[in-house]
Amino acid sequence: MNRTRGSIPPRCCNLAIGEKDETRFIRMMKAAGNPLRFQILKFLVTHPGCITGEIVDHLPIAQATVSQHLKVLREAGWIKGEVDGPAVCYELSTENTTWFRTLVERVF
Amino acid sequence: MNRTRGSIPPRCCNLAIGEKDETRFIRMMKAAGNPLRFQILKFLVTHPGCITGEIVDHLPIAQATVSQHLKVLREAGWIKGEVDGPAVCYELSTENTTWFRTLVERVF
DNA sequence: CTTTTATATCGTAATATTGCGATATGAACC
DNA sequence: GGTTCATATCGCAATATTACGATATAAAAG
Repeated sequence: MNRTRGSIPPRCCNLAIGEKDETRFIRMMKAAGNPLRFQILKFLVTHPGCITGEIVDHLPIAQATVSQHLKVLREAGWIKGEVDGPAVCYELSTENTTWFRTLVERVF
Repeated sequence: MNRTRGSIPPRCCNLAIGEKDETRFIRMMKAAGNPLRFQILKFLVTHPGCITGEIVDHLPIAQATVSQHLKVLREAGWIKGEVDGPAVCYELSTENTTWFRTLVERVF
């Protein structure tokens, strides 16, 4: 091959992604890129509508830690929680997971 | 709604994902979930075959740091580097990005 | 064989994340 | 009102990540 340094190969394609979309995308990746948070996502895929306590029972970590991870997933847009009396029912955000899937397909 | 605690809703579906695949998937997510590493991925999408130095020139961080990030991306499977004399040409691993895309579609 | 060029690795400081117990909040029930 | 239940937040320790300069490695050129 032996290309000379300084001659960056020309763009093979255009990857139009806005700054906001990019930030949002990276945040979702980062949030999902943690083993325990991924367990939570998996659990919610198969058990939509579960409350925090049920997720806590399903995982080997303390309630406070689960709550923290749920917050990260919420803020990243992966999940949404609906208050139900003293409890909170969680489920994946269809809208955002779809958006994520679409962006993965567009970028890679 | 007011479901009683202890009655976890039944599985709505089966999410068959092996332990190895899951680990690999999480690792790719984590690797891509960093702003600078995502810049590198983006750069390689549009400029396949670039050498490390060209990536360094394109980013506001030191060579040592870029090298470290490239290692993370390599170990996660996102990219592969081909030695070309004293330099290394990097490009996305089509095989692994495809695998990643497929898994995103299967899980979410 | 020495020098140059390109990259990787080492050691380390600064920062961020993770996990926990303790505590606060807030709804439902008595 | 007070009590219970479910969750969130606070404060902090342990750990991990990030970034860098300095140095090592290794190929090519002289």
